Amino acid sequence: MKIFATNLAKTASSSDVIFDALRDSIISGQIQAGESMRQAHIAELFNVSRIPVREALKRLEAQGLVQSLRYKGYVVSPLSHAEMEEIYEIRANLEPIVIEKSVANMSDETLEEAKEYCDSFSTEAEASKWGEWNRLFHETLYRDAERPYHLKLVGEAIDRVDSYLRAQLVLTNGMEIAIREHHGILEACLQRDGALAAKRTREHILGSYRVLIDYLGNQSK
Amino acid sequence: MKIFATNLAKTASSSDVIFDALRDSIISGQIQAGESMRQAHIAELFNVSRIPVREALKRLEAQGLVQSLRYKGYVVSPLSHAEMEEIYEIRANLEPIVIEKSVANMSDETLEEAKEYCDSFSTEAEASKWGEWNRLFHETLYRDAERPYHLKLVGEAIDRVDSYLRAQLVLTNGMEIAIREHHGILEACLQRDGALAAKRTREHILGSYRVLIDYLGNQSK
DNA sequence: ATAATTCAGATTGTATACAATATTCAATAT
DNA sequence: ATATTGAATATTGTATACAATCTGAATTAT
Repeated sequence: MKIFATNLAKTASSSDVIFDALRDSIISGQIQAGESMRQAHIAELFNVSRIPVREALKRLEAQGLVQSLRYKGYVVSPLSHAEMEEIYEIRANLEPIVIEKSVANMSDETLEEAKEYCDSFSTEAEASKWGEWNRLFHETLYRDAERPYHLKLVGEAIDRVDSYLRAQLVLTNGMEIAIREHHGILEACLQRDGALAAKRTREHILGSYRVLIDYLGNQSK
Repeated sequence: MKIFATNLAKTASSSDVIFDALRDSIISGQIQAGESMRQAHIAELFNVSRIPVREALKRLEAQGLVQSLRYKGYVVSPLSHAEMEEIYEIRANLEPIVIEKSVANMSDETLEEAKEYCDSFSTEAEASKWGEWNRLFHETLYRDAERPYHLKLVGEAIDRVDSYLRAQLVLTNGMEIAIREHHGILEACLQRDGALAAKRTREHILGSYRVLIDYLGNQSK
């Protein structure tokens, strides 16, 4: 018997809720790398048994955000400099392709929404929210690309780095540069110049990586 | 309390065994897209309860190989032409980077092993094994790159396409071309010419995509 | 004092059980 | 004949229970 997926909509199960909540806690930096999480402890927090907790953790593990240490609980995966470099390299190679494709189909609504996030990022006072605005800005610009697989990969890669970045509030550095670059990317999109948007996106990603490396270098002194 | 991951080795649980077995069945084409799999049915096959089965399925779902249709079982995710195109685009962009880095560190043992897989691919009579040799050949050449994150992404992308390709035995087409290109890539590696290996890898991937599209085009006539 | 040993408690992986909900198919109405 | 309803069945998601095994600290031996 053959069945093809049609109605993906489904009421969220506990397992899904826990997955989302844990993921948010990790990428927002509330749970830090190396912190040990017991299944029973998480189950208590959500007032459920360990069964849905385990399923959520398996999914987080498949995504690489978390790893299991048998009899020692789950931990948020530590992020090595090497892995961070890989992730920025991947982003620098994939995101320009996505934005170029997106610009070709970009609606006016998308542009407006992106502008709002860009402004929010520029004017937001509370540092803890910068990561969110930053992400919304970029995600919005990629929306019209019709490249779901690219976006899944890039999204998970960003999750991975965000889990570390936000915990450390690294974003504080290079804010002025990031704001300027965001405006540059947005401007290219408004002019419907996909190639330029792609070029600036690539430079933006490589630039943020350099800022990050610089910060980590100073940090260790 | 902080705990950092050290001993990742652990005895495989039922859940792990089931995950591996299902993944193999899917990427080898034994379970085809759209085929419905009941939790209880899988549990019977492995002589276990549904609990470890569910965990394995959640992991496969996170990887995109499978999707849940509530009350209708899990199905192997159908692969659209659009998604296939995305995957080949990603591979064409990432794998050249990996092989170039790999060639820079490539050991003689790696080269020898790759040559064996290359020969096996060329001389194998049984079509069902070509996919396996092909994959081992490429994976071996990427081994010395020290790019685990790249390899994880590329590996999962290949899983996704293999699940479809092998089921259809599409590999039959363009074999002579693939063999010639494999030799070309291997030769570039033997000459320690990373840039050339990268270029040929990219062409090889784009070429296989063209063969595939061509095949699918003829198929639908 | 230090090293080895032991044992209680903690933690995990999975089987079983059960309520909630969807599906299916026969019976009925149109 | 086709559409609608309803009850029996099937399927899922999760709670509970339990055996296996690890950890950690007290205890013993050196």
